[in-house]
Amino acid sequence: MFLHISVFRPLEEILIYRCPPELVKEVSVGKRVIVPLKTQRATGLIIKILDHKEKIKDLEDIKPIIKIIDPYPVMDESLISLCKWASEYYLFPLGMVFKIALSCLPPAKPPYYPARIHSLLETIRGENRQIGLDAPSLTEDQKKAVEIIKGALSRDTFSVYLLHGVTGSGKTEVYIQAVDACNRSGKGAIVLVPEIAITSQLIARFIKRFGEKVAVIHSGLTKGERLSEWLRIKEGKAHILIGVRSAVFTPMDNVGLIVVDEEHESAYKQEEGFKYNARDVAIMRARMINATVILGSATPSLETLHNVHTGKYKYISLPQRINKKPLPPIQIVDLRKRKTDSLLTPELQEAIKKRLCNKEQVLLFLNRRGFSRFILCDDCGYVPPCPNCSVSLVYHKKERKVCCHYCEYKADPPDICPVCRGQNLKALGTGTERIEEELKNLFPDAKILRMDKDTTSKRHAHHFILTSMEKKEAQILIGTQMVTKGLDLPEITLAGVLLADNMLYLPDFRSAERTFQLITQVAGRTGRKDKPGEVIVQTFNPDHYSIAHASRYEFDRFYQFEKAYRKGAGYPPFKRLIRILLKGNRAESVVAGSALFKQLLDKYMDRTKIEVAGPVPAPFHKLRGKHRWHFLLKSQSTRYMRNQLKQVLQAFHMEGIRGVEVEIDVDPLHIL
DNA sequence: AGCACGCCGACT
DNA sequence: GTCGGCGTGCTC
Repeated sequence: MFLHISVFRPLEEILIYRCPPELVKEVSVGKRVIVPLKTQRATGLIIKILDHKEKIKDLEDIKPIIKIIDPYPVMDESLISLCKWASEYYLFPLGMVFKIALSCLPPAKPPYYPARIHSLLETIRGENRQIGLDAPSLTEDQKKAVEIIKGALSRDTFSVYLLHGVTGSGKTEVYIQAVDACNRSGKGAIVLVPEIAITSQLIARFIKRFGEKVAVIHSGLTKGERLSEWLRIKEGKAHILIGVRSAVFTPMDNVGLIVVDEEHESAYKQEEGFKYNARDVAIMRARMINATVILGSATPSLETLHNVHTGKYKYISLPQRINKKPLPPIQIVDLRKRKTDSLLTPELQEAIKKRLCNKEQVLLFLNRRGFSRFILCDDCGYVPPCPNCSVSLVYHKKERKVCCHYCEYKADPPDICPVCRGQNLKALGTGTERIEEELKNLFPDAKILRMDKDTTSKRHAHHFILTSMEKKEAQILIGTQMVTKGLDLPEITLAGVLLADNMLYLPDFRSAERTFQLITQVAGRTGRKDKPGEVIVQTFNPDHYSIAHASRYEFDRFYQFEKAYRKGAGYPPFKRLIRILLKGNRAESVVAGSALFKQLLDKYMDRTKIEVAGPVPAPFHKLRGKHRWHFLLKSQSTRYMRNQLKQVLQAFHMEGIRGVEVEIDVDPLHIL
């Protein structure tokens, strides 16, 4: 007997192994095996059992497998197909896709593997269904949404719904009812969330309603915890899985519904190694098993809206907040008119003061951590750069270091300019640390908390900051990205975006969309309960369409504008993109490699169907010590582009270029 | 990925 | 001389 094994290594080929007679009775597709690989042992997955009649060349050279790890298949045919699709689509080795998909499992057979697997259906039916009695009454819009999704679930056909609901419109309750309906029909549900730490409130609500039936898998768990959650799913004790990105590959049988919360979130795209988008993989998984998908967002991505308009996805709207709470008014503060350097403008200070007097809370967002953006020599203009990356070092005052935000580099801040020996070094630009300091000076009686990568590195730090806000021990929360999402703090009545322009002029086609989403999301953090909220957005570009439309909640207008821009410039969703990055330690080899790659692109690609831009130095032309050049491919469809690119990659590999690594990003979220 | 092999610098 | 640095090549 011979087996097709996909080894968990970045190999292009599926390998063939022999199965020794004593293991034949244990063999089945979807079980993991240990195999000899060159001089080592490696783990792999059985993906096919070969017929005796099939010809196998060089029978003598085929090694036998060493052992079978799993007592039962850990992947069914549909999940194997999904991994195969993902490997093809993202041009990433199949074995590595399997490795990531099965990363929740222990590498070897644990002693406490369950002897028997219950059928999911059986356990759900047998269960006492007391949980979930405290379901809040739904608004008319929510009821309609739930009915539509229930209808889809009962049809057992593949369908995707965009649940477009303004912040605070009660999307979570719709998810809960949909998941409940799915469970009642004897099927499991997967709920994808962008980040566990930020989604703790959503998880808490699910657990409150479904109790033990909820399993949560994320990187914060120990290996044992992760395994036991996975086993609860496999044994049919848990029918609801909540998890981040990689949970989309969890081997759960009989999935009827996949929810993708905040579908527009960039966290769904893995940026290293296997660059997959969990939202898109979720949709493909559902398609393969005739399941229903709910994509939830207050600010859907252009891709998803486009799919609604072309009829691929169906649209459900929750246009109002629950209890008809108004969306908080957004006031634009024009920074061109400000008199001081500080980002705490008089308008903002006044608003903060008012909220503090009312014993309410304030949320401030600034997309840059550290104290100052860079250090500048006032005499000669020198700015200390990172030795490994093409960026300036950021000054961190508390730590008394200058730090690179892209690699691990840290150094003592210079006291004199290393170039001209001048003594007039200035810390320019503003980060969250400086704002925290300024706030403390301005409001000495208020308790101020900062939430960014620097203050949340310790375990449970997130939790401490949030409970401190919940208990109203603190009055002002200043933070980076992580304060913009999912926070549900009823006492926050003022939210401020300190500098909306920060991401607006990045050389990236999505910067306007991101700015719009960010303002809308930050605004959504206020006025969620009884007290009305207020939002201040500070900008140098008050007339920019993303800022102007966001400030008036004109989603459709922004969308029309952005659509026209994307169409005109040939960007997604109207054209598909693949980014190719070449990197290496030596600049010359990367440049030479890029030139060769360009030749091969010209040779193999049909340039009437595929536009090739590049090679050009990537926006960070040096990162972590590696020199980087890149290409951007554009086309109507990715299929054709991927097929031709495969040939180019093969040819490039044949040339035996040394010292150049190639990274492929299909559907890149950004081109930086 | 992970390991072996191989070819150059600075140590007993 | 040879220990070990990491660039390169291979995996049924």
